[in-house]
Amino acid sequence: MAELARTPRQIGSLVRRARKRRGWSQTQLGEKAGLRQETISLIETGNPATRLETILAVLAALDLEFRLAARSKGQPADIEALF
Amino acid sequence: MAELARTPRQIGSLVRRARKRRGWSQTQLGEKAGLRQETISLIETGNPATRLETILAVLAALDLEFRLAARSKGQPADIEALF
DNA sequence: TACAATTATAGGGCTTGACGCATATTTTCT
DNA sequence: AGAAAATATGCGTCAAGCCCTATAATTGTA
Repeated sequence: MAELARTPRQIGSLVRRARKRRGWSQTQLGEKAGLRQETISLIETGNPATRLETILAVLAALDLEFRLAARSKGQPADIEALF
Repeated sequence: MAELARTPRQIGSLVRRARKRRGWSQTQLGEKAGLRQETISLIETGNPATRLETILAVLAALDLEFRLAARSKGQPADIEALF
């Protein structure tokens, strides 16, 4: 129900999966998040220097959110449900 | 067990709580994360333009991690355990 | 209250994000 | 294959991060 997001690349690929699952193009997601298609592209490819506010805007547009938790060695949580 | 982190300010205050719970100064956290004390200060006060890689480094130093999940209207999860 | 530690600010410097605009490349579909 | 859509790149511009060095302001404590 929650997916591990430790690196920019992990976050990027999760964003891409979530976007595709919704059937949106990068341009469409960009419009919803107030960003350009190029910016979405960079995020999805794992740009490590993306601004915090920028990814938060993308997550909001996807109706997703970050949760802060202790690092777990256990199961990475399920993927199916959301992406 | 997981704390909601939707805005830079929420993230900043959670970082601060986690750091203090560990009894570390900003300088100490900075050393562990490979960052300067000033940078930690900015993050904790909610700087929205912090780089993604930077907050991820801070979380790792605190042995925390982000998890990506669907936005929940429900309970914000418990605070006690980690911070 | 005075001292020590911690945290917040400031300026110069290099790097880079995101914008705007254009285009190349890749993928998708008929 | 060919056309259309989607995605990745490139360039100039402005704003800002984080570094480094200092220093002010705040907090905690003897």
